[in-house]
Amino acid sequence: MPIQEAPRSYDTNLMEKKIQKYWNDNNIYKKTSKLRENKPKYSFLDGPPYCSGRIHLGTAWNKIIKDTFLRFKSMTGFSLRRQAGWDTHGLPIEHKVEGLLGLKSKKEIETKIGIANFVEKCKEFAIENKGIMTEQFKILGVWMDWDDPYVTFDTKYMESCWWTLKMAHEKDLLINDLRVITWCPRCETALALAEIDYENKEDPSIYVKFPLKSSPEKNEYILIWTTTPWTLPANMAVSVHPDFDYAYVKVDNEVYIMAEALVKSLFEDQNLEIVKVVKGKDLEGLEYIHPLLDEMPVHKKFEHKIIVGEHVTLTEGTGCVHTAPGHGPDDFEIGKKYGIPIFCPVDEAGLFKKEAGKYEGEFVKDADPFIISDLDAHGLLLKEGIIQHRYGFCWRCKTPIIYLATQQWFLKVTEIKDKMLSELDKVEWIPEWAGESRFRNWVENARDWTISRQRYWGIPIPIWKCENCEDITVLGSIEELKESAVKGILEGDFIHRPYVDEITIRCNCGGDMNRIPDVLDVWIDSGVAGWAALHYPQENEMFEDWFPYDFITEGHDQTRGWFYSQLGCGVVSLDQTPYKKVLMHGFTLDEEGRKMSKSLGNVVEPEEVIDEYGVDILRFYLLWGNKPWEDLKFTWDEIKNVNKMFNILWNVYVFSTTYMSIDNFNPISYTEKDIKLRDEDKWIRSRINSLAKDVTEALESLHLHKATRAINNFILEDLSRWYVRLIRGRTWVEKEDPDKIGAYYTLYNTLKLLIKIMAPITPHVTEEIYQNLVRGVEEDVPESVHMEDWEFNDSLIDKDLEENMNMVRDIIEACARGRDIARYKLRWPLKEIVVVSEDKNVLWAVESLKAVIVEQANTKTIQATDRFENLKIIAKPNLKTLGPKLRGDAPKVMQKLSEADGAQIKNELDGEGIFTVELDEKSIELGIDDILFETELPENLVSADFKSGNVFLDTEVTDEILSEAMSRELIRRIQDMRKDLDLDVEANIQVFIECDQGFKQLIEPFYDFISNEVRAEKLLFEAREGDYGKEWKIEDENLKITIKN
RNA sequence: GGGCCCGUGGCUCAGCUUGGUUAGAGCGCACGGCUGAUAACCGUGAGGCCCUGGGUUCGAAUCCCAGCGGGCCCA
Repeated sequence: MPIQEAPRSYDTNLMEKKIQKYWNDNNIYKKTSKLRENKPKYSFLDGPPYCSGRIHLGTAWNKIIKDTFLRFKSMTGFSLRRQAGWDTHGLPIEHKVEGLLGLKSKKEIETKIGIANFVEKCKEFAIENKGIMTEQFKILGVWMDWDDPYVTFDTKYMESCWWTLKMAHEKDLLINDLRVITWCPRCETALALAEIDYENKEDPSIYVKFPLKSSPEKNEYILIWTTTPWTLPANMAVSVHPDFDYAYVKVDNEVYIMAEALVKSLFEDQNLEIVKVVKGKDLEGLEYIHPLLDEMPVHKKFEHKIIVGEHVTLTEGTGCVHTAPGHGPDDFEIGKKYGIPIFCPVDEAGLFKKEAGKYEGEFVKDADPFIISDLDAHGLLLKEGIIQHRYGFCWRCKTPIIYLATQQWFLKVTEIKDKMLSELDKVEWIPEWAGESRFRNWVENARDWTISRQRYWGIPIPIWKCENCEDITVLGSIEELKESAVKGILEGDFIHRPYVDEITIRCNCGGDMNRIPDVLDVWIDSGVAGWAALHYPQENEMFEDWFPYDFITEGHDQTRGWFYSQLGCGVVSLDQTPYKKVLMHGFTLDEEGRKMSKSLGNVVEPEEVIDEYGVDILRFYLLWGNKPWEDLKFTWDEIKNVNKMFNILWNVYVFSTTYMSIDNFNPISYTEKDIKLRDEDKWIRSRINSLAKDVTEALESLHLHKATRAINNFILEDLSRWYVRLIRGRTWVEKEDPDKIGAYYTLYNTLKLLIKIMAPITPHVTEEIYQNLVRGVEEDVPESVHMEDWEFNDSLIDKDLEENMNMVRDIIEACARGRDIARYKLRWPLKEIVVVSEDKNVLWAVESLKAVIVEQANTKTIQATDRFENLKIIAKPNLKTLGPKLRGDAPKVMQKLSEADGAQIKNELDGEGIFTVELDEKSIELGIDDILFETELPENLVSADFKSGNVFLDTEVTDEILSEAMSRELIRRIQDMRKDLDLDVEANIQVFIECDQGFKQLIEPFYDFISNEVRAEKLLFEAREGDYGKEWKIEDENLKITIKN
């Protein structure tokens, strides 16, 4: 089927659906992969999105970056693995399912519905969301293996994860330890650092007096500051810095010990006396009385002392730090050092235990006011206020986290940190600072990783512990489990809770081993994706082929997330980083640069954009708005801008197909030898190849914005505004004309290359154009643009020609400015233009592209020169010198000078230094200083500047010019009427003109020209009734035109 | 308190790696033009302490230091 005329305007949604249907019906994705299966491998790993609901703009951006880059790699000749991944386990889904089932607490999961049902629901929920989100990604035109993704709840996947745990154990990196960790009291589980969000929060800010035991008058106190009154019941010591100065501050009748540096900020202008100053280390060992001794008798058992620690700072508070080893990591460390009991009177739900005495059963945060009022009652509350500060919240349920001393499993990251850092050096980061600064900093500060969670929907930790000897076994595969199981069912989804909990294995000592009840932190789930997706080590083949990965890309939040968990798990399992190159991309923000969030109501859904503008425009915009690694402010105005560009591209396509289809153009019937290419054809050919080269470099280096911006510039500036404008006249020729074919041929090849290099970015519209334009005429081409090879021809790039054309465009624009000044219409030919420049390159450019200027500037002739001779020189007397000299003769000399030829005067002065003015009675000699010269453009001349010179336009209207101008005016009006009638481009007409004799004579010489331009079979100077007629005024001429088709 | 990023017309962004004419686009605004790809398009104009202050240099939007503001991550 030959090239068809494209529809005038296109419905993006309809077209995109049609294209996706074409891909599906014809298995284009599979064929594309198959086509390149024997090419070198380029391996990619999809960061698994979490299946919690719907995708948002950021997720869309993420997948679009991946899709664009992978389509590009595919076209450049690589075999790819594009498996999609899904992250399915963990608290976010548990939390949503709790909501769906109306469960209020963790306890209700076990008592009301049971673990089995709960886990089943979580799985269903994950599967359902996976389906919804898959469809959304498909709409974006993202090509991945949607039918065969890796899913973190798959048995084989989990098995690989177990293996990683086993490796950790073999390397002695797994430990069970009592530590203070971040804890969500609502979810009743440990949280990793990556699971904490920080937000502003209001808390009490209190200064508390701890009475010193030794103080005989009971009026000496150590002063502490805290924002968590609920941790005071667990207070076991006060820390001071050994080297800081501490003051005994006397206020009224009491003495407070605190850091001297902070006295002023606390007491401000209050009357006080510094009794003495000592070093912190001098305070060590001082005993004090716990302030809540009455409420918590348990404290009578403990000693409370001042201890010293380097972690104390002077940024806020009193420099005396309330230390509760059960509620703070630093406190815990120092407590262990001093052998202080790790006292933690709070249970897993955040409720005070029995030891907390009066506060038993109270939720920690709710106890704050009681504790404060009790302190006040004892006279131990010095000051009370409210503070705004950043505080950690559970990433899912937004409950403020607490620190709690519990027994947990840890991965000893601190022991493999050095290896992680050295592996990190092998990774290529885009941008460089993402890895070399940001990520490195995160890894350097890494602590041991709390990997156990006291939850249900997750990968069960494969640790079995002996009831007798407390020995542990870590199982690395299902095979091992089956071999060693002595009790329990090994069918169905037995690898999940609660079934796996029933399985007992035999210990070497003969005892029964039971699984520990915890599940894994979900960050481990995705951290092992590198090999778990390939089912390594159970299967080896894919692993050999694809591991490690050439490329991954995710948002900058993954610094602490997936980039980290993969590196950690990789070093644990395989002693290496699983990825070689990382693009860290940004977040999508709203127009004001704020995070999109439901509470702010500023969320833009991908669907909103797609419904209005289509997928390709969204894709192009997301890769165009800014550098990929910066946050993207989503702006509708910019989307409109992109839309405009595509509209223009489409217009160029419509223009091309309109004429090509009329003439039944087929590029394969010609070779370059048959065709006459003009300079502008060679120019656009050079430009499109230059563009292809630039886009190649930009995509290869993942500077995606450079690719889109270069494309944008090409389409608007080079293709639409310039090339199409230059070839318009040629396409209007009716006969078989080598010059016209040259334009078609060039346009065809330009568009063909353009859609190829745009295909990875906007896969739909390029496919649409390809199917009509390219497949319409070339039989041996692949059935999809995405199966085309990526190529361009460096030898067709002619930088000199490009540069010359740039200069010529400058000159033509200057001509337009000049016409503007002279109010001389573009339709009227100029008698002559003169380009003046001292730059030889400009003169050469004019010379070599003369034809382009003559046509575009609409001039009869053109000259290029380094000096413009045609200026009128005017000589004026310099009255400053002549006035005193000539007195009464001055007006006469003025008169003479104004009548004389300025150029001649200048010649004489330049030659002889003197010019003589002959008056009636005498002659007067004038010197160089006596005459001032000005230049003036002769009548009919206007000038305009361009970058490296001037143009002079001669606007004199000769008879010939007027004749042509009038003809063009007439043509323009007839064309206008053709359009009124909505005639086909190729339709022939008859034209009848009523005008006076003078006008008729003017346009008669252009009779054929006019007929040709308006496709008139007949052009008659007579009246006509009954057809479409319209009266016009051209300059001072009134006439009537009638058209019959 | 620490790490990283960002700061350029009203808005969105180039330029900064490698210092060098008068700092560029697009959108928006005002005016003019064009008319067979025209619900388009083109031109002209107004609009910039290139965040601030120091330093290096003959010369700084660009390099260095300090600060301010915003974002992200951490403590």
